[in-house]
Amino acid sequence: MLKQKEITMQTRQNLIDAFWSLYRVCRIESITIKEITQKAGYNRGTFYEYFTDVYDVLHQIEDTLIPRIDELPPIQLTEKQLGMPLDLFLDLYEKNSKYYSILLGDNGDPAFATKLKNATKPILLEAFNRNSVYTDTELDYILEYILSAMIGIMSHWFARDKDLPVTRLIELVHDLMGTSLIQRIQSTE
Amino acid sequence: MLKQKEITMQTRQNLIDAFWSLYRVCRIESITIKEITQKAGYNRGTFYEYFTDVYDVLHQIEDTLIPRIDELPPIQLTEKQLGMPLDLFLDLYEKNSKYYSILLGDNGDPAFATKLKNATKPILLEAFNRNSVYTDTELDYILEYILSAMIGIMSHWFARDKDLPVTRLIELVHDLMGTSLIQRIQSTE
DNA sequence: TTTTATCCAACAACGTGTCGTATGTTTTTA
DNA sequence: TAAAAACATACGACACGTTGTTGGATAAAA
Repeated sequence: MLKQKEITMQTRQNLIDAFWSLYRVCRIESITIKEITQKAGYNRGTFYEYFTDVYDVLHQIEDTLIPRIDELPPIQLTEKQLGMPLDLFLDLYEKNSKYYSILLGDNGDPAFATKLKNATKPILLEAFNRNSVYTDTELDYILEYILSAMIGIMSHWFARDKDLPVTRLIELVHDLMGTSLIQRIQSTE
Repeated sequence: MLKQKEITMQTRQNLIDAFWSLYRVCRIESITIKEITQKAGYNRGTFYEYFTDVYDVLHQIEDTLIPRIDELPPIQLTEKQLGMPLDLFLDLYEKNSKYYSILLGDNGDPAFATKLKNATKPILLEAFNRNSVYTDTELDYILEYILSAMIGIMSHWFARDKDLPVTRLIELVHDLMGTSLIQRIQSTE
């Protein structure tokens, strides 16, 4: 039997769950280790066997939520399927909405949005034509713009309990991105 | 003489300055009141005459940084001058860059971005044609998209020490917003 | 002088991180 | 297969630092 491993995993998860049940309603700064361990039913000292401090729990959770490059679907930027970055985020968000909607919300962690952007930038760059009319620096700004917008509108959508059909949301983003930009990014000059 | 008032103001400002000198390099959770008052040269108890806790300092600072509606310039959305929201943010950012670049950065406060968006939304709505093809809800999503994007690209620009001429940044945003959207927002159906 | 307000020192309560130990599990040995 | 050794997990107790409050000292304003 590998009971030990299971217990360890279970304890860790219990602590994480207890933390999250607090984090989703409190600012992180007001969360004490005592609260977490009490909620999970452990001694306060046990916490330190698994995490260094409260922020360590958050960061460990975040790390599991950043998609690895190879996990993400390959992407093609065509005029027809240009809601692309949105599809990507819709999937990601839907899959982890429990965490994303908090982490990207008002009491969330601004660093998480940055991590997310940096993780998805390479994927999108792949879809861009290397010989576009933009320099690398400029492309980076363009990505920053698009990703910020995408995260912003998605967070808004979740925060408002999806008071818009997905199809309409996609149409809106389609309108917002415009076709001219895609053409410019693709253009081989 | 109103020496008293001056002293009060000065003490308050000293505490705020001391706080900020710490906040710009530390996460807020690691800032202690002891540090603040030591840096400012006061007793720890004095802090509580002015603020309730560390977060109160931050929020009081933030409140002075949110533009009042009447402070913002009136706005007109024309095809030629459509970098508009960017101009607005360029001004705001430039004027308070010392604070904005931190508050909107990785160690900043995500709630501040929301405050900022909500404060500027009415201004932009004013510029939109009421009879556009979009419903109120949809317009709100559009604004959320645009403002998130604008804040994102501006923060990026400042974080990277403006490694792009302003003129080029404006051109990029111009490309990104596209003219078709503006037309749709303006269209009287 | 009286009143008002700023600033300070001291206090109790609380949270933090660490260390030694007990308990239960896995592995080794007889 | 059973006892013993080695290991890991969870706990209680400790010293330390931070918090927020209260009562008093000092200086300005009335």
